Amino acid sequence: MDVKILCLGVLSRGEASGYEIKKAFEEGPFSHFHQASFGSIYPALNALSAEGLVACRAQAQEKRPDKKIYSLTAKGRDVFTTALLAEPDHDRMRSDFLFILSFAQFLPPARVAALIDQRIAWYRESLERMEDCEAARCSPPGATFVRGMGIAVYRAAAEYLETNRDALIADVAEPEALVAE
Amino acid sequence: MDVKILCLGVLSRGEASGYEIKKAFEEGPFSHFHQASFGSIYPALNALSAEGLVACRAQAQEKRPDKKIYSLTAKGRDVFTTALLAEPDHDRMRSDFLFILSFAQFLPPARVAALIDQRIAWYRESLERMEDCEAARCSPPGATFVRGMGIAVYRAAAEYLETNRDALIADVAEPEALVAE
DNA sequence: GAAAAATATATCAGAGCAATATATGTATGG
DNA sequence: CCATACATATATTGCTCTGATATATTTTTC
Repeated sequence: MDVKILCLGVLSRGEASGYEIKKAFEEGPFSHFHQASFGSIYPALNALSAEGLVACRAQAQEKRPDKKIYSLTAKGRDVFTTALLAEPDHDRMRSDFLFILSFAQFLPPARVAALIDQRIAWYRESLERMEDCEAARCSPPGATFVRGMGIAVYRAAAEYLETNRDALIADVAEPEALVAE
Repeated sequence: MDVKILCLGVLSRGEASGYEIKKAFEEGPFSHFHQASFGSIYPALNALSAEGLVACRAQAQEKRPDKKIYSLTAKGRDVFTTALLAEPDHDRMRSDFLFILSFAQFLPPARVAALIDQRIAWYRESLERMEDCEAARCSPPGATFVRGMGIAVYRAAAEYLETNRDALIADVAEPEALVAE
């Protein structure tokens, strides 16, 4: 599932510029399970345009660079729905936070506390954003389902951190307690 | 946090070959939040060797290619603990499964069911592997904490899928029900 | 007894990210 | 009241990393 297919997916929800596609992955409905950078989106849109999978209409803007608004063609919609039937690649998670935390014994306890507190705050902010999302009301069933799963998982993560925070900090502060016994 | 630091992290838990480092990310203690391929691990180990951060000892093996066993040097341990103090990059999740499922309205209901069932099975298998992990008993506090978080999150994900599976399939099968009302 | 999977290292093409460049508008704050 | 930061908008480039492939042998599975 490359960036071209991801772009087709965003465009299947309505026309958008490259900048807006980026935002869909940064703050929008895909933010908690996918992302794409400008360095991959703009080339992808050019390629899709050349292949006739998207149409491009330039919107002249006063006092701003021209906006290139892309929309799916019939052929593009076809390619997208076919791509959806393929076997999904395995999920990939990359968390420097968890990697660092798994070596908590090498960190000052105060640092461990700060890391966890920052992360709890981040989860709580994300949850707020995801929960009172206006657009969610009229979303298709799949999007609603996936959003609900994001909320369930983030909530479990935040609760775990809140519940086990103090025990980890205590363990790190007194590393001998267990061994000495 | 590049692959070189990841390798130092694995080696801080004990000496290992490139092949064994790969396994640590595939099935081992890091599998649920990080990964690295051979194409990045082997060059990283060469670079670390050249920089004097790891030592390499070749173990001749009967009937197998020679195993190159790497271990941390004092300098390597130093670089690693310093790297741990840096601000972690934001987490990155990449799930084709959720992306595809967010467009469930374009899929046959049977396909949606199959996707979800496969995923539930995968979560349950992973949970089993993570829960009865022998090595976990004598792991450092950070590793135990992170493992517990993985279990909590996977469990929440599996439960969400089990709870909401049928409702999604019903919604996809009867797409007009809501609009017609 | 054949096929598949595991052990083990290594390389390379291509994909994609982070940083940077360019140009301008709006908000923040001292 | 001006400077700094942030938002809109597209584009490119260097560098990192993945996925596929190559090579060679053993062990397991069917």
